[in-house]
Amino acid sequence: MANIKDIAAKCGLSISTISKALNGYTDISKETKQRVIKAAEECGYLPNSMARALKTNCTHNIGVLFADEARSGLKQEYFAAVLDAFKVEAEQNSYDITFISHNMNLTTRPMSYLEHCRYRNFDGVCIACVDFQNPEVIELVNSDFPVVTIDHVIDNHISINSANVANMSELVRYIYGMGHRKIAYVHGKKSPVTEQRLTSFCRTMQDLGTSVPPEYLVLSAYHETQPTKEAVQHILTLPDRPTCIIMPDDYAALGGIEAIESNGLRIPEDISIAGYDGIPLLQMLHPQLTTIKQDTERMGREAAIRLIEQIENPLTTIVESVTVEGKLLCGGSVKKVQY
Amino acid sequence: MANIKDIAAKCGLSISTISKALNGYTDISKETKQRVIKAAEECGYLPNSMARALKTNCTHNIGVLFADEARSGLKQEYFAAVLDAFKVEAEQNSYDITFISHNMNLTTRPMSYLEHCRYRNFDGVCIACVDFQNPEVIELVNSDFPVVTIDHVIDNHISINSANVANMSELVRYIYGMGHRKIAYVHGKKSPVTEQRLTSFCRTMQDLGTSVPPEYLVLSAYHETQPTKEAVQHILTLPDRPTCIIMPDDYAALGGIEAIESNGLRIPEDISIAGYDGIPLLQMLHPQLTTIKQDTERMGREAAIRLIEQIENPLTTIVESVTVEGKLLCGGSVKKVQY
DNA sequence: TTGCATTGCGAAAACGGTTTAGAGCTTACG
DNA sequence: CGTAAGCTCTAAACCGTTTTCGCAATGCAA
Repeated sequence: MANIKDIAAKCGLSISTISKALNGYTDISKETKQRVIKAAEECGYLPNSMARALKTNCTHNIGVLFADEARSGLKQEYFAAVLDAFKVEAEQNSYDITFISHNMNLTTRPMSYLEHCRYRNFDGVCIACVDFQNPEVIELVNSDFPVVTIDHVIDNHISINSANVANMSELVRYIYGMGHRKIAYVHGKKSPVTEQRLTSFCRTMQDLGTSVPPEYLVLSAYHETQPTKEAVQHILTLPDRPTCIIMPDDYAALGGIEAIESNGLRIPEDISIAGYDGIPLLQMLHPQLTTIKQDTERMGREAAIRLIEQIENPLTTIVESVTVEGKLLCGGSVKKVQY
Repeated sequence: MANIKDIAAKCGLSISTISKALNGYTDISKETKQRVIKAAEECGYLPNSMARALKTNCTHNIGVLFADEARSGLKQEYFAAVLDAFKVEAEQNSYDITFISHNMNLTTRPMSYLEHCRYRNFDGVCIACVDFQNPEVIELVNSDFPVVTIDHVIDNHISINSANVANMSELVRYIYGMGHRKIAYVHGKKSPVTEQRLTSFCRTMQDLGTSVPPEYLVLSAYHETQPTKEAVQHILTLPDRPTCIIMPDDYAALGGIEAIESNGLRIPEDISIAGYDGIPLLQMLHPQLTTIKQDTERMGREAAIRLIEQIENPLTTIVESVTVEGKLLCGGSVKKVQY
């Protein structure tokens, strides 16, 4: 409860001296500095971040937008893990993290994302797991807040991206290497991430000299078991059934597994499958899911490091999109076959 | 960028009038008020939350402590889901959410949890997923911040609790009803939650007239597959093997499943199991895990509602511990047996 | 006309810090 | 001895609000 004025009184010094002593100014003698610090400790003094921010225009607070319309940001293991790593790194650099929201009613009308950020005076903003078509998101990205985006490249902005092209290519080549030639891909809805993976899938297959019939590419949705189940169900009825199916992601794969099992087929004896994400739970199953483990820890950390770098050195920061490689996990869900 | 002074200039009014017009004071004429609001919109004016908080001593910001020493707060589905619901409700009431951390270095020395809260001037605090023995946590709880705790009852504090006693009792009675008499319980480390479940387990078994041999109660840890695997492994070697094992939680159950399968046993034909939490992923498995689905949505929401109530009406708020009932999910992992 | 509410607005003091400019005192040095 | 430089420290402006109190003008009753 004590403030800087109390300490000034206690020490018989001016408030400016206290402030300087506490903030490492060099024009304060060692003795005075020690005396002030001691007095501050005794009073349990803590600076008031509001007053500080008001004057310095810097809050040491980062806004994070980790929620789409479906509000499921935190509920997706992948994003929760990224956020967790981001948080750890930010805290290590003494930055706080506050969720960005909209429709807050603290003024005459509800706020947009950008308005919320301006209201709270965030030093910087991290955006993930969001519909980047959303006008409010676009507005925020184009503002002059330091921004880092995750899994979405925007010109002149720092972004941290999972290496979708390389990862998918590695996965496909592995499956190919296991002898598979008829590989289907149940992919997510249209988005940059999807496009990258899809393109990489087709491109790699082509490079391997294998053609992919159009009916092997089926639309589903990320993190959705039901559509994936239906997609796989459809694939299983094809006259020329594939020997391996790549699912949109690990979680969605559960829907695919269900479809396969309900057809009385076994994995991997009758059909092989692969996922994408590498979430721990799926690695506990039998057979273990062959998948790409995304390096969420590094993505979150890198995002925080780059954002803070940009906040603290806006001029010298290199604006680039960073690609974080995943790791192929070879489970038992892809069987070696003769082609 | 515009501030209240700019608007004052633009309208030819004083800053006090602007402030009042924007904040619904009644001593401003309708016309003036409209004029001010219009001017504010034109300037894209937003109040500065720092200045506001500095003056009013209220930040509309809630601190959440959702991380234990292992930093896994967000990575546990249960807590992530609770936090998500908390966040949604808080936002609806125009409160922001900031993570509480410690060791922040914004002053002469790293801060404790409490100091961090004081530094940021949170209006209130929500604590979950944390070691309540931790001195820093105790210090925070005993401060005069409005506090709501999750899954931990503290005298004279509002807490939101999963109905461990009732839920465990229901689970045990269901299993008993399926004919099981030899039921083992692999439980988490010592904590109030564990004690409640353990006590309820024993009590219910006793009420059902069944004795539980001490070797049927085995220590493991929440959310840990390896210790659970070992615990189950141990149980399987018992001369008088149980017919059903209750796991610490759904996730840990995967460890148990592994132990069972690696012994060549089938679930539920050879042995039945049950979990606790009801996380979606486990419900996708075959057989579906019999478990208690915790009402995370309601827990988070209730926590936010109660905390905000306490913040805004500190005097009239009823301080009580709220119990949120879970729901029994009868999967196929518990088989009907003859006793 | 006077007296008294009522209405609409403004002046100014906070809130708790940071930071710039400079004051006052020593010391160094030619 | 005069002046410059160095060392500590202070005064005061400022950050952008909220809120109390005061004041003038108006309306109305007496």
